[in-house]
Amino acid sequence: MNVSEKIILKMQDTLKIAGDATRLKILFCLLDEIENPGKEVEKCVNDIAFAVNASQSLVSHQLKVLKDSDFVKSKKEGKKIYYSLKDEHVREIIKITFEHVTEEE
Amino acid sequence: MNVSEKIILKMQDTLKIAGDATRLKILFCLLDEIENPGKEVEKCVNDIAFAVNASQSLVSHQLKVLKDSDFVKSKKEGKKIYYSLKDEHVREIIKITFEHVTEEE
DNA sequence: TTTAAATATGAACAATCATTCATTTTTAGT
DNA sequence: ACTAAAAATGAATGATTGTTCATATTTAAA
Repeated sequence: MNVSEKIILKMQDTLKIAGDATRLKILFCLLDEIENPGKEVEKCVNDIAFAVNASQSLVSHQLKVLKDSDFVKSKKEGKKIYYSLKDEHVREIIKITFEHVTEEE
Repeated sequence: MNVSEKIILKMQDTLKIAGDATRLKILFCLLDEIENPGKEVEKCVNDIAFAVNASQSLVSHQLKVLKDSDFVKSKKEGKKIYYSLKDEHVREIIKITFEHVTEEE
């Protein structure tokens, strides 16, 4: 138990940000392992909003949160802004948490 | 993006619970890979409270949260109650999140 | 059967945070 | 320039939640 307060707080931030239904849906929608296994998924804000069944404003707000915390990155192209997963760790955190909640007891 | 709402909510709960500094400190203190690599760590409430520098009440509250969400398990022995990590996934989530926040950019 | 140790509990408060609504900025097409 | 599409922004609000304080429960020893 010799982890610095700084690291604890960073971990808190990361996990807190992952621990929200709307953001998880956004991440899953950018994961999309079934449709495009291994391939990077890029989606614009409106498509994400439609996919996760949330308002444009809410999705935009949460995408900002996800971007600030290095969960996603963005790419501008004309009027649209394409978002995609940034870090491999994000996939792992989601994957393991998924396993955690879907396993039998 | 074909994950049920139920699973999303379960994942939300799990990650939300992991995303708290006090609870993370408790988990790290029960991890203790350095002192006892591979060996299960059991600690009573007061020892945990001392280790994470928090009040007995707060630790007790958070241990209940961690227990209800299957992060830790408990074992009664006389007046004391010993807590330890329950699930292997917990270690993995912590480990990967730790890597996520400690890597260079 | 008191006394003290160890832990749990419940109410209350402050702070955080997700969501909505209205508005603004940016960009492309006409 | 005007219009519409796409995304971002900011204020406001309602709900959730971490923490504290005081108190209750349980257990063991004297």
